[in-house]
Amino acid sequence: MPKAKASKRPLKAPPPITRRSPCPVSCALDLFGDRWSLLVIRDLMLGRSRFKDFVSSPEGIPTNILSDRLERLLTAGIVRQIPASESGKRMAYELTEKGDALRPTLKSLRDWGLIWEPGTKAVLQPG
Amino acid sequence: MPKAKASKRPLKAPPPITRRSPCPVSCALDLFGDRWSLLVIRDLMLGRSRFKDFVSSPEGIPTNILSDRLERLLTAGIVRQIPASESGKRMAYELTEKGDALRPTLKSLRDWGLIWEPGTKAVLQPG
DNA sequence: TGAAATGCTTGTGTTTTGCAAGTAAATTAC
DNA sequence: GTAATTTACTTGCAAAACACAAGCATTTCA
Repeated sequence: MPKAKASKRPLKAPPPITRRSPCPVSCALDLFGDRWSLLVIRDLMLGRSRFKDFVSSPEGIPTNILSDRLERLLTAGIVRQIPASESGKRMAYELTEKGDALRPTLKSLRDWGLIWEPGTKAVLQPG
Repeated sequence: MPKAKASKRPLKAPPPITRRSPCPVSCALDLFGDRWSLLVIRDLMLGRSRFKDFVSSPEGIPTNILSDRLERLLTAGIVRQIPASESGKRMAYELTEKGDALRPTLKSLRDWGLIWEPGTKAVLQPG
């Protein structure tokens, strides 16, 4: 049986989000507690907005992981899609208010790394 | 030496830590960017110090994962071992200065969760 | 119109995770 | 002192997540 192709492109099933406990830290980590999500959020805070921008970050996120993380962050309401340009149909990503509210967290992580991990260099907004 | 155990059982090979980039956020996530490490750090900040304490947290960390995370955090200098009591030989865990410096990060995560994730309830130091 | 860039998905291993079970030393109870 | 219990782990295994390379359908550009 040759694979029955979907009409256009099949959408990936949305990954279910389960809470391990009502702890706010735990719930936050249920949403972005992995090696990549906060780096995408970092990039968004740096003003990057396109798929290729995230891919070209120095850490080198695999594209399938990036797709998955963007989808999760969209579902979590941390990120939203906007038209990349007035004319085109391409989409870009930006932080929602909820996502932007993670700025103190990212800042504290950056500060911690700069102090305690020798050899690190900030790219994040130096303010 | 992170694991100064009586030489009975074979020691697990220490997991190598590789940096994906010199970004301080990225380096921080290389150390504790996963679903469990920051919950152990949260517990330590709450004054918990024993293996069983971490296990009995509501999220229910598997014991093999806990062992691995404690070892990583020891290697990273975020956690250290201390005698659990004057007399006994059992060991407990506590945050180093480096680990305690993550308090603002945990606090910002807690605050974010409390605001943006309905139904969460803080257990972390409410000050 | 053709070529390149973009934004993904798919396939294939490898690694990590989660769960249950087992083990051994330390502590406590008798 | 010995037995029972607790503590602190490790081991084994199936399932999930990850990393890497490749492929493909749309845009966008020349």
